[in-house]
Amino acid sequence: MLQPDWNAVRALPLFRSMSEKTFTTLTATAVQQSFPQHVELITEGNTPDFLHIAFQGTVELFSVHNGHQATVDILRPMTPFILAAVIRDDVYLSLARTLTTTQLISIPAQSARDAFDRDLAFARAIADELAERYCDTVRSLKNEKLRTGTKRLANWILRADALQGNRRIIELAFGKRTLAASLGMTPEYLSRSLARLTRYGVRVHGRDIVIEDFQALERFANPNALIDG
Amino acid sequence: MLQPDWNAVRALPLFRSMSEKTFTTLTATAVQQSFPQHVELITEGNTPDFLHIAFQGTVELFSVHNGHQATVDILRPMTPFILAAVIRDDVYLSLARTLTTTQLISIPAQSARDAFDRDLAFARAIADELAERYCDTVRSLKNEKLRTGTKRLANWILRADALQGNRRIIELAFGKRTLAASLGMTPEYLSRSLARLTRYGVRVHGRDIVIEDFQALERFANPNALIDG
DNA sequence: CGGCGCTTTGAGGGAATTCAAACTTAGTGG
DNA sequence: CCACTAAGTTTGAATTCCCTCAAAGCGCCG
Repeated sequence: MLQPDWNAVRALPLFRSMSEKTFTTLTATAVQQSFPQHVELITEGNTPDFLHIAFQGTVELFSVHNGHQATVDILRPMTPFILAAVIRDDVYLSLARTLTTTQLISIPAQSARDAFDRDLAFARAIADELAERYCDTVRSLKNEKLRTGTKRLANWILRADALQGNRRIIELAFGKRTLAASLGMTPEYLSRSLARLTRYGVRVHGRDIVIEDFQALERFANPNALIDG
Repeated sequence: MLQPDWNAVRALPLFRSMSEKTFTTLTATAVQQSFPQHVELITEGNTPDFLHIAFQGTVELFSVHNGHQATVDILRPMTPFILAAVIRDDVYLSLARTLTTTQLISIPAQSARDAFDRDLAFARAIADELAERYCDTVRSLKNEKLRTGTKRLANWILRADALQGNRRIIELAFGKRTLAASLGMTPEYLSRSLARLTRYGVRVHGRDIVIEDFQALERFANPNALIDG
């Protein structure tokens, strides 16, 4: 069983600058749990009992309405989530589910709020984190409103490549079905969009996406620092 | 010349709970300015010098990419804006422009950050405000992804009616052009969407929108507490 | 009255979805 | 190791959603 790596947690932006005392108090009541793939972690419309941090695995935030689904965010490891609901002590706006096996650290919501009120450094870290999540969501909104599906895909590929070290080969960490949802399109349309990007040197082999002509793809994608970060 | 109503500012959620001392310090350096219609207040990509609060008038946050525009938010009076950029001391992600004549209170960004670090009550208020803006943006994202344009319009009408006191008559505070942008559609499509809502008892007379059959409209709109707040 | 901007209407097209069917992949049990 | 199944992915055809461009109608102000 993997133990939570408290040193790694301590190094997170959210926990880095707080006092040792606050950190000890905060983590004393924290619990750690492991979840398999495709498990629902939290449900829409509930009030949060815990602040969660996935320190291993990938978590998807999504929402359901009228028989349709929309991905709100996909969280890489070490991102705290539902922070806003914890701070406001208000209902979640999304469901969260694991995309992979996931190790979660959960801090009682009340502990987090108490720590906020006692430790200014923590308060600032929370505000920073919230501001960042806000900015990310504004970016998503702009991405959604200002680009077509195929352009969103092209920019996603560029970003994924950069995150994986500019090797011009991207290995998908999850299925195309999930990728499609996170790009706001149907799996069928993702397939067609990928086919269309062939024109700009994008090849697909199973779970690998290869960029054969970076320049052409970038010209088509037309990335924007104020959308793609 | 209208003087800023410091009592009203003091009553805002953001300023309500801070100490008298912090409030005095914060507002000592604040400036007040008046702007006419359709003026650009801030530009994308710059770093904020001030935290702005519109205490009279309406401000639109929007963004431009590739010859297209997208409205990010329309702010009612007394909403502080660009708070996230001020806290992070990072670039704006959007442009802001006045939709009407607007009175602005502007607090130097560094003052705001200093106050944050000295006054825990203010820090908490900032975090609350940020969490709320984050939630609002998530709602927008869901609204955009999960509904068609005509459904967004139907829900917008229901909400506008509730805000104006359930009188079943809505008076537009701005032109249809702006409404279309804020709903993420072209003016032409808004016009067609309004025509389509005739089927559910919606009549348009110039700048007035009349709901003749609330039930039918609500049935079509299918509002959702986790999207529409 | 004339002009200007905003809104509506019309025609056509591109973007994205649905539904259905073929195909591929991965996992399971023999 | 192979066959079988179930799931994920691709392809095709039809449809809906929404946009563009162009022209006409409306409202407001000089």
